Amino acid sequence: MATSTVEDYLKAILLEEEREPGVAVATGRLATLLAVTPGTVTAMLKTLADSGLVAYEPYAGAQLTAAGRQLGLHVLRRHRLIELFLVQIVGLDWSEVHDEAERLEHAVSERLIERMDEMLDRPAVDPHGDPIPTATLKVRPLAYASLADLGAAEIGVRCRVARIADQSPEFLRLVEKVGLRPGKKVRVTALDVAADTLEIELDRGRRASLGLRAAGKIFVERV
Amino acid sequence: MATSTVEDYLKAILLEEEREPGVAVATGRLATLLAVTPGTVTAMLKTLADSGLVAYEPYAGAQLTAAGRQLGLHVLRRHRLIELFLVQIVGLDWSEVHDEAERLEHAVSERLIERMDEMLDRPAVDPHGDPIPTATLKVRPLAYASLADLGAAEIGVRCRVARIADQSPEFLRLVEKVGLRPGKKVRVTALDVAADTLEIELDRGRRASLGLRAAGKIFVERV
DNA sequence: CTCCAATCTTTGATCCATCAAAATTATCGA
DNA sequence: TCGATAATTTTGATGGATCAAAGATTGGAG
Repeated sequence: MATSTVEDYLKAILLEEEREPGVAVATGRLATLLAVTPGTVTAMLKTLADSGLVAYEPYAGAQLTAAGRQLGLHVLRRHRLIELFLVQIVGLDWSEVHDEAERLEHAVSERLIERMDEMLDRPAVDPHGDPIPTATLKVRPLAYASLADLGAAEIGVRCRVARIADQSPEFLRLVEKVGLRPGKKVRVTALDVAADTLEIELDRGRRASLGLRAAGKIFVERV
Repeated sequence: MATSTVEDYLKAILLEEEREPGVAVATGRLATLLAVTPGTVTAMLKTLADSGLVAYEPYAGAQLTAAGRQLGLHVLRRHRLIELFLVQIVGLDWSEVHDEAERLEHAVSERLIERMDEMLDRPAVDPHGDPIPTATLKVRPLAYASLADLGAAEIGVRCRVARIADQSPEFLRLVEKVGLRPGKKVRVTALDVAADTLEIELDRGRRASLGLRAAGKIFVERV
């Protein structure tokens, strides 16, 4: 059995590889994500490499092996199912379930996860719109455009928020404040490249402005 | 924050003190319960004593301090609420939730526990009939007679199974086989002191015989 | 091409939880 | 009361995860 620390490393590498496919994940990046010192990461990457879970090249970073990816997907599946369970069944708010899932993902049995999956009717995405790997660890790819993409191409199109690709409390607080939680209707009304901002309009004519960087983390689908 | 190991020790001591009030819990007993060597327990009891959680007297065993008892009750509350949640809300079987709760009790937040408590309508007992400490860590005492007590005093009285005071898989399997899960109707029909057994009758005239030791772990209330 | 700054690895140490085996203490039976 | 036996504690060691700080490597900027 992998320790809960090993699971955390694998999940972090998996998520980074997803953000930038094909590129090895840097030691320092992992250190930041996992809130440990770089030396700790180096040590851990070596033991992960010895266990055949990552390919590790000194000074070049790490990439998951097939086995490591399997394990990482397993953890990710648990994490996202738990998040959805906490929102749908327990009634917690979508913005507060991340930390809870972060701990529970290491403690739930396969049996309980299967039961949650069943109760939730084999869901495809979690409360943030991130895809939930299936029981066989397949990931159904999502193809949403971000608000930033939309600003560049299709001003004025009516959309629905499908995915928030940043789980940090600060970002979620912003999203909440602006009113952009998943499911909400939204329209990009203007793009100001010089100012690096985007104007959006939501329900009931409510308007807001968003930096392009933030807009790039909000994914939508046409309605 | 107490580590999950510390929580396990405190819970084990609490349960032992409950079984035999006033008596210090022996090192070896804890070693058995926690599946570690006696030397490990000695070391841990010292650090618990240093943290002011137990009173530890070499060769005499340990007793919880007020602080240790508080912490232990906290863990016990989490454990039992989780067990009930898994049975009532998630639909797992009462005989399989113990191990799951054993892991989850160290991972759930106060917020989630409060929410479970609310969903379950501030329950008084878990699926085994054990009392759930309240949010302020008060324990409502239960006063049920065991089947063994009943055999000695009141042959033939109709009762309802209220509590199974042994969570080990083997015992739960026996209880399931005989049909004595909490809530079932039961009547003691005979006591054979020489043979150390008890005859019982359940639903639809079904009969079974039980050792006195086992009968002592089944608690009932009159109907 | 060289050297500096940033990044990464190494080294030596700590803490927690654990074990095996040796040493100590208690206790019970004769 | 005296050992023998059972229970407990001590000792020395290990594995996992971590840190701080020293040393090595790399990739530009000039």
